Amino acid sequence: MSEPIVSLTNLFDDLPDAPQPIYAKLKQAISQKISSSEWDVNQRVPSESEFVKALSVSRMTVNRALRELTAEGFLVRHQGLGTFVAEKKAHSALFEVHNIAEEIAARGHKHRSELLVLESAKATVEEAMMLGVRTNHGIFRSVVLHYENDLPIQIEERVVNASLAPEYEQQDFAKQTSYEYLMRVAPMTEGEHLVEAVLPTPQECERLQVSPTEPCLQIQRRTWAGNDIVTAARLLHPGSRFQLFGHFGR
Amino acid sequence: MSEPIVSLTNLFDDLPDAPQPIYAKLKQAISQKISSSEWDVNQRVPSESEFVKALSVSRMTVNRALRELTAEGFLVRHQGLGTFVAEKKAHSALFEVHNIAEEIAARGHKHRSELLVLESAKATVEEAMMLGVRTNHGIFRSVVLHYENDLPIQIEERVVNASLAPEYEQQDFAKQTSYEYLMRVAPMTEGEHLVEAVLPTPQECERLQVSPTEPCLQIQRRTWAGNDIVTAARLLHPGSRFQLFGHFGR
DNA sequence: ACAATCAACTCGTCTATACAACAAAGCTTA
DNA sequence: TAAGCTTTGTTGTATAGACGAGTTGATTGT
Repeated sequence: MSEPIVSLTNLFDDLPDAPQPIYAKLKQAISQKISSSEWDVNQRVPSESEFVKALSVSRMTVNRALRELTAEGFLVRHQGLGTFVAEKKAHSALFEVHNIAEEIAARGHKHRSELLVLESAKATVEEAMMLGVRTNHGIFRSVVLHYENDLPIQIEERVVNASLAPEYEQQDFAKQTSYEYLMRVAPMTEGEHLVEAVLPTPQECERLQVSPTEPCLQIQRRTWAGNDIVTAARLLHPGSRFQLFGHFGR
Repeated sequence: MSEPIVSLTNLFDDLPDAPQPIYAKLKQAISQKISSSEWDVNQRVPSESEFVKALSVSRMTVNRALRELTAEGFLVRHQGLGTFVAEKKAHSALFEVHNIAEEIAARGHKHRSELLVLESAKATVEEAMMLGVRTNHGIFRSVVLHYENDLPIQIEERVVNASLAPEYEQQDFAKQTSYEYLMRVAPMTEGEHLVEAVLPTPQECERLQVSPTEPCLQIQRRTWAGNDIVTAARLLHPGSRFQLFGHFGR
């Protein structure tokens, strides 16, 4: 039996100590090992019984963590053989752009942004829905308006689950740097997209300087930590000024 | 306590009797009830303990079935309240789907399509632009309207460069089979996307049965052969009925 | 009438145990 | 040697029980 070349000591270290179930912590710890390439693709990971012995938890708990990570594509399991780090999923280049500033710069255009809102607040009904928390749950909210050549090109709304980033509470919201801090503690490097066409609200019309009938491209993103949504973002682009580009196939 | 208006007798009937685990059979039976609309959206489904009593299985087995169906988007669960049939907005896995019929079928909905146009013609200015040829260049043009549960969900316009598929000229355009032939000679398996939000033309409003201010998601696709564009397609979805779904990162 | 409390019911998690199915390696035997 | 058997370790499934947490509605007390 080929030994998985891993150490299970301190597996739960440097994890946010927000109270969360054991299986979720285990999932997070494992997916972190995989994302950071500490565990290589196709490498065998510890068996269920090894996790059980090392962590003193029930096998069913370990089983649930590994089973869910398998369903999410991080692992591959073979009965009788073991559990292995999965090959990376193919993904479209379509949404690789996380930074509209770079994108605009790449087009040789001028980029400018305004921080419209940055605050600690209670979740509205919509925000609670997006984050999967209760209404009035603590959140951090930011709204940024991006310009391309002095024309508004994107409204970026961001909501961060406060209980998953508690240390952020200490920040001084008046400072520009605290926005940069928010970006750092809650990066959106991996998650889900939802793309649709919508009409802007009156406030958004004003901010984007478009008419109420301007069709807009709305991109919603969510990043997860275990079962919790850490950050939910909503990007709104005027249809007449923005296109998404990408490849398919291969 | 609002009673779930369902019967649990014969729940496992008319299921393929291929040997499969209990939780899988339960999943299949439930998703069948949902797909067939026998259980309505937002309706409460039986609680775990009700399944336990009715089926004489362990609660953890029921729990697994319901939990996985929740992860797959069929159900929504609320602690203390119950389990409910989830609303499902139309969404497709980020551009991997080339066949909206399959996508709709996968959602358990009814798919139907109308072939509105199928002809050999000269390229209009717009079509020439999309294909990168001169105006009046020979093309094959098709327009198909797709329905999901009798609601228009997509207009699919396709333009094929005739000089790259000359043998197609021989086809009888009156026949339905010639559309299938067009799909086969000019498959769109690899290429580029352009996604944007637009307003529909009056003709498109009529075809999609939407108002002129309905924002629509427009997806343009092009497939290449060497330096030539073989096929250009334009897919138009009403914003209120369609979302694109996908992952990013990893 | 109103408020607080309680009871019943829901799902969420975790444990401990058991057996089955599968795979690899070692052992036994012809 | 080669085929078959056994052992060990893996994941897959199923069970019974326990406690926690959230919601609702009834009961109780003021």
